[in-house]
Amino acid sequence: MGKSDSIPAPAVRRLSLYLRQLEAFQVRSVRTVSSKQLGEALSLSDAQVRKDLAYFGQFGLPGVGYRVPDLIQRVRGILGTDKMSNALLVGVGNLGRALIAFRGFAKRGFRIAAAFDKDASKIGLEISGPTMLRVQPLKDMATAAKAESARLGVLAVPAESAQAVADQMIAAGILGLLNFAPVRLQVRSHVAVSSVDLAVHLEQLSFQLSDHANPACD
Amino acid sequence: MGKSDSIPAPAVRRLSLYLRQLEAFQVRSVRTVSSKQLGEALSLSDAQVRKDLAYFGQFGLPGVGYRVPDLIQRVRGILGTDKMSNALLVGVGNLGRALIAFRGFAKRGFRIAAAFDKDASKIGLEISGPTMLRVQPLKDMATAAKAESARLGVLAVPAESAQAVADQMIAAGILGLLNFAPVRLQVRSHVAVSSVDLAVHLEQLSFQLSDHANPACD
DNA sequence: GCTTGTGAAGTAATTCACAGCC
DNA sequence: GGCTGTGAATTACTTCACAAGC
Repeated sequence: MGKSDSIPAPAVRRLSLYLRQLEAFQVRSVRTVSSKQLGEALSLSDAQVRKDLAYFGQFGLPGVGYRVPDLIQRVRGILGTDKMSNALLVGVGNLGRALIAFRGFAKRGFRIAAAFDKDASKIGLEISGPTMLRVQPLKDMATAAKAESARLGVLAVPAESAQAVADQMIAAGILGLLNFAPVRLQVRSHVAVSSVDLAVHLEQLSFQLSDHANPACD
Repeated sequence: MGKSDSIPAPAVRRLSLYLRQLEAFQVRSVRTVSSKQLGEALSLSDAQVRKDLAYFGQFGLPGVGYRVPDLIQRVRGILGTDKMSNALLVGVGNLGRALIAFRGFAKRGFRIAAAFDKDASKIGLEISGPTMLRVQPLKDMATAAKAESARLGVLAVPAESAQAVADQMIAAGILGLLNFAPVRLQVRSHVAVSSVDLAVHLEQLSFQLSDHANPACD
């Protein structure tokens, strides 16, 4: 059971997709699923699915496949989403409010536990979502992080202040940052960062639509 | 000039990052940059930067580096963002409204040209952003796509309706989809899809915080 | 019969290292 | 001196193919 031999990042990314697909199978009362079925639903090869899952342990039954409820539980355990995780959110603009209101986090094991903003005029504002939040000043982050045992942070602030706010969140004890600002955050190696850059996504699409890609398909 | 020999996807992804960093250099009035400088700002190796750029052409001057304004223009041309692209948006919930209000698209060459919703009670609503938009019914998409020459679509609808709405957008002539719903969209091969799944990002962070990753760092 | 888990083979991406140029 | 562009070497990832198990 000592196999922490650095799992490929793409395999970890796909693990989330497997979990989602498994949950979809469970809703349809599917009891067991083969790597082939799981792969087809996600446009991946069966071998890919098996190899990915094997990085994390032996979950399948030869001749049968994977038991859906069991595998869901195992994958949640691996991702650390079997227990609810609390996150702090900074930046109560349009995006921040949309994230607070987003219902999808709860069923995946995440909860926005507190909201912060730099702008004094926003302090005290109440934002409704799965739970009602009152906007707090940045200086209260450390206290809130401790009170809520929050290890995750969501950065929904403009690019200019992103690095400074990230530093403050890390100082408050945050260990993983979901960053929506279009900058590369500089953080010490024990802090994890995942960035969502909307403009980059659109640029990728724009490129694929241009002639340079697509020399010849199907 | 015949080198459309299928460029690696990671190289295309990074091209967007280079562009952003180049723009940051330009703001600081930097005239030329080396692959080393560009790489350091993005935590990439100099060789990576050179090889990526070389997939698209020869932009650099040996002994000097890359001329910032020139390279910006070239990269925008490659990404197809030198001209403004119009996009249709479907789903005027919290996220959809946040996207409409988002100022960051315009300076990267994108514009949300029209907004749609399935919900009859939202039709006619005015949403303010860079430009004011009036929410339209889905059936008007084809007309709007033609009127605005929109090739891109933004899907900010619940998972349940994502596939159906995607089909309608494609029927309306949309060729590239930015999808925020947590489902894998099934589309014909001439349509490009880029998905943003917020829960997946948080799960990645959660995993990195758990013991399984991080067996030993610096 | 069918399916997993896995070493081996094959493919893709990154890094190295250096010739050629400023 | 410094820097690019690029083949060669390396590393990472994916697919193949099959022994072992149900």
